[in-house]
Amino acid sequence: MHNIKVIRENFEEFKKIMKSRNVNFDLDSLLDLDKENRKLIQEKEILEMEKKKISKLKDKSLFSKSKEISSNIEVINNNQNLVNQKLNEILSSIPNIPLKDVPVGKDENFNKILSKHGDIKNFSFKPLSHYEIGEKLNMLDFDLATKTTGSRFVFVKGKLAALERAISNFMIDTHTQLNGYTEISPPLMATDDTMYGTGQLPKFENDQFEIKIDAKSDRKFLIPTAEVILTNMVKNQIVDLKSLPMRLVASTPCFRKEAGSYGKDTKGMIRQHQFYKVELVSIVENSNCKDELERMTNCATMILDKLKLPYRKIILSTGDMGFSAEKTYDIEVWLPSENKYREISSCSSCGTFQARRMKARYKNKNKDSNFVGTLNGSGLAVGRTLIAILENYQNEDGSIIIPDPLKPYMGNIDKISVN
RNA sequence: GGAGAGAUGGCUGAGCGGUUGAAAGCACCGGUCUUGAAAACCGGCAAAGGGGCAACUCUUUCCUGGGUUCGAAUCCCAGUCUCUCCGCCA
Repeated sequence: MHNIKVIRENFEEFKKIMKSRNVNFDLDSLLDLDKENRKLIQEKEILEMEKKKISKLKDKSLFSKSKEISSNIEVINNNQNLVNQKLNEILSSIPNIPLKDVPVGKDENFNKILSKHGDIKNFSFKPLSHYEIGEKLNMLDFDLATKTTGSRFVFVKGKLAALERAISNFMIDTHTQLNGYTEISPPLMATDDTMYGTGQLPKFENDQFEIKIDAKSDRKFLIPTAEVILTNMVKNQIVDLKSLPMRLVASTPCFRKEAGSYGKDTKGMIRQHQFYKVELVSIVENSNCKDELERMTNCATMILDKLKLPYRKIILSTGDMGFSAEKTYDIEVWLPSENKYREISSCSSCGTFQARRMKARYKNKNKDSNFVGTLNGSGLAVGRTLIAILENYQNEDGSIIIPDPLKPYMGNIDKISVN
């Protein structure tokens, strides 16, 4: 959510920036609505002041006048609410303002590769895709998932299921023991205002799974990422300065409709309706966002370094960043079967954008209240890490070597083979 | 599922139709005292929004949304959430 005051003062620049973020609707109405809104507020306040005076005087002869004022207030108030609602509707669907060092461009072609890490292995045979390997092992079963549930789901079985669990545990342990994060096991559903807080609503409702406990109850949503529920832990709150920075990690299933990606990554488990992800969230003083983003990204890449998976780090352009982000690094892991890098983590600073929506504040040393800064990043996507291990650690005979850091989590076995 | 109780500032908690943005305590901040600290004492301490260059000033807010009233934290209605007891159950 934007601060209308700031927009008002730098309107032309704001419009230019939003163009770079592919906002193509007319923003001029924003200024008119803002003007109208403030005018109505002023009118209303004058009447309210009068009314207040009368009721304090307790003079019976003025009571009828006060009644009249009340009805006038009501009219103006209804008007003001309408205008305000319209204003908020527009404001809440405008994406965050990118930081200055974010490359400007309309889509992913303008993203910049920052660095490459790890050694890409030369295979003496043609490396198989993760789903070929998994099906050969009899440990990934897409047909079975189609039978019971539908497309974009998978059964992971046997040693591969254990490997998936091992990956998740290894990541969480690393982040809690080495990187200072606190482990959380959160609810997997969220209310609509929680979803609004991090920016999933109202604009991206059709990508969310909606749940109702009963016909009468309010709707809830399956979380598309733990970011939603972890970040909203500070919603509607004035956070104690001493508790900042808050660093949280959770491993949760994530649920996404993937509307609009029909025909994309239909094979395998790259893009599923349900997947596990280890998520990192930081709540910080807003001036520390930039540093925290670097720190968080390093925590994510640390996992890939330990697993010896080749990856590259890129910075997303203005047009490719998510709605709430002001700056985003994507980490992409090497997939031999596709002969290219694929996203495995996305780390974003949201500045105060989400905090404004959530009304999450803290008081600085001078007791001024400020919105907190929020950041989130995958540390890492578990399903995609499983894919990366299958593909990068495959042998010609169809077996998979277990990366060293995961062995303790796998009963110290060295590899997974076809039975 | 059945029967009750409640929701007030960062926290605990009073108030139950007007002078209450809200007592008191804790926490926090500043000061006095002290070699330093603690204690004690004195003072300060809600958020959001509007107007103003500013000093400042106005409005709103006591779970949410309606209603009664000249006037609501206080009365009425609906909803949400929390707690206690009984039943059921992982």
